Amino acid sequence: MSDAQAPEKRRAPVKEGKGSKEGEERHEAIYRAVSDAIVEQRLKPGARLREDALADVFGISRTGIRKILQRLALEQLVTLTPRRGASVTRPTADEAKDVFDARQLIECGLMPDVARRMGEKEAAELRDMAREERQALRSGQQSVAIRLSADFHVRLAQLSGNATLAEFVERLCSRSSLILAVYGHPGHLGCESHDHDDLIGYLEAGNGERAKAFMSRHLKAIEASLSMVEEAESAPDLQQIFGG
Amino acid sequence: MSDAQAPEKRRAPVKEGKGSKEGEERHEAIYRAVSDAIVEQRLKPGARLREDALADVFGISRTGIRKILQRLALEQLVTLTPRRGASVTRPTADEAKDVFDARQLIECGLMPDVARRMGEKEAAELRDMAREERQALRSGQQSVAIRLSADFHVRLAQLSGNATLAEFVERLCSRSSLILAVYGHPGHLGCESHDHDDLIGYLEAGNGERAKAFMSRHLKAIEASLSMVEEAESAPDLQQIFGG
DNA sequence: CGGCTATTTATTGTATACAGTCATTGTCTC
DNA sequence: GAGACAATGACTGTATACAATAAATAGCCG
Repeated sequence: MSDAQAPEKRRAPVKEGKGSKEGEERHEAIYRAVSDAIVEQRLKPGARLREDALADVFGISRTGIRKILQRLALEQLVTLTPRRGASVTRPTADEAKDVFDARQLIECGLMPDVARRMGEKEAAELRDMAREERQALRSGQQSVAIRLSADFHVRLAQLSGNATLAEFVERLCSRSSLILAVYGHPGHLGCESHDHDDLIGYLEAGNGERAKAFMSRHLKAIEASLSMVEEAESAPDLQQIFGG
Repeated sequence: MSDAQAPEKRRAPVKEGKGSKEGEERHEAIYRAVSDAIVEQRLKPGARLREDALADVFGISRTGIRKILQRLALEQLVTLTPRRGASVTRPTADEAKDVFDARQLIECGLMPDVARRMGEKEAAELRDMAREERQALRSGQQSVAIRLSADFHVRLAQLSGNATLAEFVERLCSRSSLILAVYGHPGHLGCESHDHDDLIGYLEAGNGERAKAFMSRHLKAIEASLSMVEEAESAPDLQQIFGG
């Protein structure tokens, strides 16, 4: 090769085979990892998410982390304050009310459409999800159960055939998980364990109105199970820790 | 100045006084500029948005542009294909149906709440917006009128007091503007010019149910005014331009 | 002359370096 | 001893440089 006149020039810093083709999926995986960690309360509301730390953990640079953080911010799972960085969103009581009101309007309104499109295969899939949720609850993994419950509601909304509304429901459910994590009672999950099974029954029978009414009560029950007391702010945990 | 030993070295790239403190507002302004350009059809569906070009136009680096593009992508105003870059979203007929179904559900469901919270000041503000919209329409600026109509619907939703649902309506209205730009008839704006005034009347009278029914008809009328024929794809505009 | 392949070019994806700002801590003064 | 101010450190905001890839074009072979 006659162009080998600059042997000192460092070669391509290709780390491994994964140049950047799989970067898309990797980013998606990291996004989901962080999202799940937030929803399952392994990252508690108020927790700071430093870019360097995340970049270090996941082995990519800050650029990719920022992208993910911005997406999470737009979904309101993390709060992005101008020069302070990112932190897990701590939902306020007002926001909680808005979210559950929105779920009332959208999810209930979707039930007739879902009932119309419900078939055997869909019902079976939903029953599987409901069973998995019960199982998680029985084995004491409440945080996991909260996420699985959200997954159930999202899948339901997707069955309506309206992708736009399903996406809205997805975001509302993520935020609901956060709200449950903050305002829910430790021992008591909002969703009664067989509520979802009953709902599937109504839907499978094609009874949209019945399902709508049931969903309304279901959501009201979850909201009613919350204790709307503001918990400690970000810092003064010390008071509580040392007993004053 | 004893440190003038390296006159060739380019100084700190501080362009002007605006180091980075006003960067927030600048980004927001650029975001709105692009968003408005899309909604007002100055950037037509399918148009490619190259990062370099945008960075050059707005005088910031690609980093900031990417951030804005990602935000627009999450709002589904631009489509981001993996290695092809960003382009203005070309809504499909299915998406259009989803969007208008979603508006039916959400905006109609919001009317009772809006009627309950409607006061004189709010009604006056809305009337001003409606008048401005009529004015734009009369002066032939149809694209501007579409955007103003969207603003009206968004403001209405904000008056419901539910910030979450108002944000959803905002996104739906942006997408609706895009849909109108693609599928609407050139001479005929979906919204009848005094529809909005009539609606304000019902709301001011506290008649939420009447307003709800009217909004439903209003949205149906807009949707019905669309001609759901797929236009030319992204490239073959040439066919149309040169008359085949 | 048409279709296929190789090269080139244009554009995005990613990392890194640098500068600015906020918070915290340490010190000095009242 | 307490409060204010200054210095230091940590973290984010932004730009730029480099590598990879897909599109476009030119060349070649059939």
